[in-house]
Amino acid sequence: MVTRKDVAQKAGVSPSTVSRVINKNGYVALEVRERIEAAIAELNYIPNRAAQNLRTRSYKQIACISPSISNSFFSEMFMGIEGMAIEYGYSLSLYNITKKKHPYIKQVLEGPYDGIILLGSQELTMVEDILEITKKMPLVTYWDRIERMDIPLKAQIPHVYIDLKKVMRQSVEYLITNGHKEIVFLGHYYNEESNSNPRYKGYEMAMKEHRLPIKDYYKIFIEMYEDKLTTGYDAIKMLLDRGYYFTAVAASNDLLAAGAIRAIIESGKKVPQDVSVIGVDNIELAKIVTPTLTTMNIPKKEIGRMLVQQLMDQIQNESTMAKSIEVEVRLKERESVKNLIIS
Amino acid sequence: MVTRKDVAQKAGVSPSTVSRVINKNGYVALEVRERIEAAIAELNYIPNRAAQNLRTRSYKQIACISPSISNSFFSEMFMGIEGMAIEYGYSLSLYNITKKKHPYIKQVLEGPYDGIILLGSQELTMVEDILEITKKMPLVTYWDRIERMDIPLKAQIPHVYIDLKKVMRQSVEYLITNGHKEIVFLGHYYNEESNSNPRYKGYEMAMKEHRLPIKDYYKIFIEMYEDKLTTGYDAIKMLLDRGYYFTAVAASNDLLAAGAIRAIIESGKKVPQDVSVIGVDNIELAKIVTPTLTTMNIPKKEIGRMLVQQLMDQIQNESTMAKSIEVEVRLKERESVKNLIIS
DNA sequence: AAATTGATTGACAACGGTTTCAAAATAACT
DNA sequence: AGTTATTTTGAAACCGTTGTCAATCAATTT
Repeated sequence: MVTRKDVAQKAGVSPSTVSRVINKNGYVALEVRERIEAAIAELNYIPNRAAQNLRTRSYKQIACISPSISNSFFSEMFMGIEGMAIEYGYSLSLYNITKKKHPYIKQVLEGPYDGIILLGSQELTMVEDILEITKKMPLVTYWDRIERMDIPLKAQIPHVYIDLKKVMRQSVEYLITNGHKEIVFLGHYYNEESNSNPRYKGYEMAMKEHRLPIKDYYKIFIEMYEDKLTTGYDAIKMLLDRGYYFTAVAASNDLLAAGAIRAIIESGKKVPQDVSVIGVDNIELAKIVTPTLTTMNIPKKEIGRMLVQQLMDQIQNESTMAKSIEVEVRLKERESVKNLIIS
Repeated sequence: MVTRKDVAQKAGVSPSTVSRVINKNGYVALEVRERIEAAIAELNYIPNRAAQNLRTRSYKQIACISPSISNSFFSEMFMGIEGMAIEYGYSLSLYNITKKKHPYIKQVLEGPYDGIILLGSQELTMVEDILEITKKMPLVTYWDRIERMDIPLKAQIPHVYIDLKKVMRQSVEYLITNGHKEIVFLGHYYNEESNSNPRYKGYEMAMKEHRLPIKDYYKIFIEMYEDKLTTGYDAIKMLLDRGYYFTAVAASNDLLAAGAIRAIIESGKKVPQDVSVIGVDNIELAKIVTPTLTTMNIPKKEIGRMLVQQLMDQIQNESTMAKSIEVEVRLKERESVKNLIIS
C-alpha cells in the first residue's frame, strides 16, 4: 500500500507537507506543491480513509434507515437525501428494514456514521430504540407515527413531517369543490381507534364542514404491507360488487388509489367519468396509471433535503434542540377526477 | 468519548484484555470477562470504528453504484445485494448516478470501501473508469453494456449478466406459441445499428425461426430515460392512430409494456382480447397494471446476491480471475397475453 | 521436586493520517 | 543593519484500536 510517507520520500519532503497539500491548508511553496502532486499522481496515492477518520473523529458518512426502498416513495426521498448529503461532502449508507427484523440499531450505532436519518413507516421501529439512538448520535426522522406521539416525546426527536390530517382534508375538499358528495375514504388502518387516525380525521373534517353525511360504507381501513399491493383493489371491488354508490374515492396513498382505479375499470365503469379517484403521495406510478392520477404531491426530494440539513445542523453545531419542521403539500392535478359541476 | 482504556480502568484490567473480550479471541478468564462486559455496558462503550478499520485494514463496507434507484428494477436488486451483504457482515453505501454527472469514481475509490458493485444501465458509466477501478479495488458489475463488449475487455471485468437476446427470444416465442404472428417489437434503442442490439436480435431470431415476416412498422426503437416514462405509450399510440395492424407487442421492458397497454386501452381496444402485450423485467408495476402484465421475470434479488458473493470472493481470496456468471430468466404468466389458438 | 504444558494477562509496536508548535528562511519595515 | 512580519518546513504528539510477544501463574506430567 502506498502511504503518505512514500509520497513524501519521492517528493523529497516531510509527510506533514504532503498532508498540507492533500488538505489544501497551511502554507506550501508552489514549487513544492507541484512536486508533491506529481508524486501523488505517479504513485497513485490515495489517502487512507480509516486513518483520516480516526484522526479527524468524523466519518463523513451518514446512515439512512428506511422501509423497503422498492417503495418509490422512499426511494425518491432517498434521492433527495443523497443529493443534499453530497453537497455537504457526505456519503450515505442505506439500511432497509423489513417486517421481520431490525437489529439495525446496534449495527448503525457501531457503524462509521456521523449521524442517522430514519425514514419510518408504520410501526416498524420502536420509540425506545429511537430515543436510545438520540442520546448517542445525531438523528433526524421522517416518521408518520411521530405525529401521533405525545408532545414531550415529540420534542425529543428531531423530525420533518407533513400534516396528514391537513393533506387528507385538502384532498377531500378538492373533490367536494368539484361537486362530489358521495366520497369513499380508502385509507390506512391504525391499531388505535379511528379518531386518532389523522388521515381519517382529515376526511371527516372536510365532510363535516360541508355538511356531507358519512355513510358507513364510505369508511374503509386497510392494513398496508409492502407485499399487499392489491388491497385497494380488493376493497373497492367488494364495494362495487355489492352495489354501493359513490362518485369518488379519496385514497390515502397512490397505491390504494391505483388499486381503486383498477377495480372500477374492471367493473365496467370509467374513471373519472363514472367515479373519480384521488390519491396522496404522487409517486411515479401516478404518472403511469390509466388514467393518470390526480394526487396530493408530497415533495419527497425536498423532504430528503431538509432531513439532511437538519442533521447537518446537529452534527456541525451540536445544537441539541430537537426541531420539528412541517413540509407543505400541494395538489397535483391529472386526469382521475371529474368536475361534476361544469359538466 | 469512552474508549477501551476507560473500560479497562473501570474493570481493573489492561486495554489488551478488553480487546480480547470484544473480539472474542484469545484466553480470558470467565470472571474477568464478566467484569469487562459489565464495564462496557455501564459505560455505554462502543468501539471506535475508525480505529478498527485502520488497524484491521478493512472497512466492512461496500459501495453500490446504481442508476436511479427510483427505478424499481434496481431497487429490488439492491435489496438482494443488501441482504446478502449483511450475511457477510458488510454494510452498503449507495451512490445513484444520474444522467448529468458521475464524479463518483473518485469519491468511491477514496471512500471507506472494501469493494464496489456497479449496476449499470445504458452508457452512464465509461469502460475506462471501470477498468481503472478494477485495478485498485475489487469490483463486480451487472451491466447491460458488458454483453456488447469484445471478449478481452469482458474478461477483465467480473460480472453477472442475463442473456438479453435469449430473453427476448423466449418472450417472442411465447407469443408465437400462443398463436401470434403479427408481433411488434417495442424496444431499446442503442446507438449502434440494430444488429448489435441483442434485444432486437432475439426478437428477430424468434420471428425468423418461425418464418414470420417482420414488417417495417414492427420495429420500434426507443431511447429510454428515467424521466420519459411514457415513451412506450407514445410509440404504440402512434401506431394505432395510423391504423397499423398487429396482435401483440413484445416490449423489452415492463415500463414500455405498461405504456403500450395504456395506449391500446385508450384507443378503445382491449388487452389482451384485441392486442396482447408482454414485457421483460417483472418489476412491481407488472402486478399493479391493468391487466396484470405477463413478463419475463428477471430474478433481481438473486442477481444481487450473486453479485455480493462474487465480490466477497475477490475480497477474501484475492482471486484475480474475472468471472462471468449468467443468470437464467423465466416467464411469469399473468393476464396480458391471449392464447389465439385455443379460443 | 523439577519440568512441561496451558491459561491468563499486560506492554508495546504498529496502522496512516492530522495538527500543533517551533525553527528556519525569506520578505518587509524602520 | 536591525527588527519585525510572513512563508515555509519538519518533528512529534496523538487518534483508538489489534495483535504479537513475553511474563506470570496454576495445573499437569515426569
